[in-house]
Amino acid sequence: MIEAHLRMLRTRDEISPAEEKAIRGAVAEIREIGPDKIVVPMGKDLSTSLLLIDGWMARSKRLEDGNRQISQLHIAGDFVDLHGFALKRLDHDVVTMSRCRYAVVPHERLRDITERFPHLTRVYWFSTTLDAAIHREWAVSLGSRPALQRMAHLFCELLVRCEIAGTASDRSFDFPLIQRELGECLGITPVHVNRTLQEMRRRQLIVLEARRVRILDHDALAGVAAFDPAYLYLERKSR
Amino acid sequence: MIEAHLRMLRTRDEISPAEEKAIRGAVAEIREIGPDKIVVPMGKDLSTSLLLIDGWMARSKRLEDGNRQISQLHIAGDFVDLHGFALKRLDHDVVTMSRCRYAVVPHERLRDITERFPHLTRVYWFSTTLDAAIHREWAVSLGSRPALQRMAHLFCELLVRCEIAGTASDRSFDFPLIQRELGECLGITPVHVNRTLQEMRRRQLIVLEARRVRILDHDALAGVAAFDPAYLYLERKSR
DNA sequence: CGCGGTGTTGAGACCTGTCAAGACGTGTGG
DNA sequence: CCACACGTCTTGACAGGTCTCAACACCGCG
Repeated sequence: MIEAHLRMLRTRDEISPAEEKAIRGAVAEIREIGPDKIVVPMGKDLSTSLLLIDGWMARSKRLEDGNRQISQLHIAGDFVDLHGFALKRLDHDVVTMSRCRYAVVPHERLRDITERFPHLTRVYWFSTTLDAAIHREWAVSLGSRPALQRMAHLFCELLVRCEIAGTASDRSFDFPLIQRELGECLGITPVHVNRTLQEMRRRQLIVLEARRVRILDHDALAGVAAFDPAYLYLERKSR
Repeated sequence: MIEAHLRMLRTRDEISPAEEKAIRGAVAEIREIGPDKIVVPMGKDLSTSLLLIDGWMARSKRLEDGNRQISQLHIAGDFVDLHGFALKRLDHDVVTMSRCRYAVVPHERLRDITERFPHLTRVYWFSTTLDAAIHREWAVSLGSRPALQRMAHLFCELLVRCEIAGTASDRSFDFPLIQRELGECLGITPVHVNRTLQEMRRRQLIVLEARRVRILDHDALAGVAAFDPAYLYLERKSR
């Protein structure tokens, strides 16, 4: 159930059996929800955090003109609004990009963890700072990289994360976003997403079809992206 | 010395006298450094975190082509690399934008706080998630707002933060960045920064001169920026 | 007094956006 | 089973915001 989550954490630190048990015990409930729903609306008072088990979610901000900017994509194993535990409300929506299954973790149980498991607390603190590191890299993309490189960089990141979660196979993973939504991540219009995807295919870098990404030439893709996974903190270290 | 820091925290939560004492006791040393220095280089193993007392710093990422993207600006009162306590190394440089004074806080003392002051620990956890919230808003700017609005939004944010820190007076604050560096925050070239600043002045929104920002028409500026300070979490709440 | 960094201006190029139309696919209702 | 509607994808022409390059002004400082 939360195997992907444990794998994500154990990539960065050791999680003891007692800690694993505490995590499993923190889950109050499993829920399912369809695509294009708001799971956590911006501004709402929070008393739970959600652990994504299956499917894709996103953090999105709605703008005055009706456009959205997606500031983070979430895959299986991500604690999509763990920062809500500290913030008490969110500055963005959490929305589904596909049908999803997720675990509900009440904040009391998280608070309990912070009182009884100081190391696990630091691991979860780390996890929210890892989110911030990904935000920074996205800011670099949005501010300084042209569309093709931006997209290449995103797919490099997602491949690494999907491999950790165990949802990638053979440099390929499900990707339920439509082109408009991909554009909302990259800060470009749907029309330009389409052209950029064609350029990707023309260069034999990736193919996106049937809601699935296939990476054709990973070295070339990483080259175009100038991808350095350092910001994903893939090393196992005592936090 | 760390009054700005306490003010920043107390805007968001109550800090007891005992906690204040713990914070003050965590400071090992005060240091001073000139402008344009790397205070914390990317990738370095960390054993301290730095509390900015005076001056401006930034989180910056250097790109292949020699350009930089600044992902966050720091003012007096900011714990510039508190996330380094969880991450153990940074995915970006912390650089000075002016002469700075800062306090050095060893990680052992932070760890000590996490063991003896659970509430203060949550306050500091909150503080790193607030950083992330600011990152998200910058991502929105970089991805979805045109240059003028982007710049207006940045100055709205900085005014709020400087007022909290106590370094703003009468809608005006010191701003040591040169135009190139401002462009590195906004993801635009120095030439375009210059033109955007002229447009700002033409519209009587702000004036930037002698390394100081004066906001001429705050309502109009906030209007252009579509500025909503919700993402700065200005409400005092038990974290 | 000269030099380097910063700020300013203009002309032209380029990347991305806008608008509009049509193709395609899928689900629905008649 | 067909007709239709709707969302998504694709394509083309054109517009516009921002970049690049280059030159010059300005200024503090050695």
